[in-house]
Amino acid sequence: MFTIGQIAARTGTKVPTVRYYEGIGLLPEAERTAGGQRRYDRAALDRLGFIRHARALGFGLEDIRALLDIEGHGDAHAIAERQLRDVRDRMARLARLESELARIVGSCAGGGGTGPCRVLEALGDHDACAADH
Amino acid sequence: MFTIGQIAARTGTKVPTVRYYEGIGLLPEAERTAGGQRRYDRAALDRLGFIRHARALGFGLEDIRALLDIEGHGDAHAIAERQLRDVRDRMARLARLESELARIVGSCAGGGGTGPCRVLEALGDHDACAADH
DNA sequence: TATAATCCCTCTAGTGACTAGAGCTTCAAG
DNA sequence: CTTGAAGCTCTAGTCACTAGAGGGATTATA
Ligand SMILES: [Zn+2]
Ligand SMILES: [Zn+2]
Ligand SMILES: [Zn+2]
Ligand SMILES: [Zn+2]
Repeated sequence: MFTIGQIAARTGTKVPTVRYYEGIGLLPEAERTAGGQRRYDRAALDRLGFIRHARALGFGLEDIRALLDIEGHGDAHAIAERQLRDVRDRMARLARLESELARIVGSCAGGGGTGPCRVLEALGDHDACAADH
Repeated sequence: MFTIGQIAARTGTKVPTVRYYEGIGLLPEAERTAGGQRRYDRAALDRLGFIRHARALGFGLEDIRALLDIEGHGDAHAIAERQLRDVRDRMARLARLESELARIVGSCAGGGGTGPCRVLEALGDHDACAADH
């Protein structure tokens, strides 16, 4: 049996987060000692590990709930594919952002340059942007 | 003079968002009609336009507040450079995520394949991941 | 057995950047 | 003058936690 601090440490979670997961029903209610403290078995540890790994891969808690609820096959593949599409969308949007920002920052030479800073001006001027955002 | 609906429409903002910006002090308090409705001049419209453009470029509201407060030069360049670094960091993290997700989704043939779905299993197995996350 | 250090408990509230809704008032056009 | 659109304030909800207050439990050592 593990204390909440132990499963938190083993999965790289903060203690209040573990309680939060229990509160929203992602983790089952833990057993308690006579004094009211939570104690966990290996199954709970593994479940928390799964949750944290899926979080690290960018899944939202509702997706994770769905993944954990799956008995047979069915939805897991679709959820993962959707997540992959989401990540790729975000990458594309970030790439457009990055190119505008790089242009804006590059529009003046920086603190030590000769002229005044053009950054503020460039930030206000969407007409100079190439992509939509 | 513009109504709140007009400056919202012109800047691609929702009306409650404009009121929210006023509430947190990003927009100055608008003039009011005798009946208490907000009226805006061109300066307010431009300021809102700047805010929305900076938001679209990923700046947080506190950064935007700092940008708007700048009288002379100084900080604008540094804020923009930091934002650019942030965006590049996020791109790198997303790229690592994408490669893990692509591997996981690719680990089974999909709904129509022959074997059972490996996605759920792969999601739980961080040891198979190449990058840290 | 006493005490101290470390952990754990519940509960509330705050984060960022809005968004939704209830219930009401004002404005502008016809 | 009536009507309908748009405006008003206020509260609460979103997501995934995180911080803090004020207390209780457990464990190791003396
Ligand atoms: Zn500059
Ligand atoms: Zn732009
Ligand atoms: Zn599959
Ligand atoms: Zn992993």
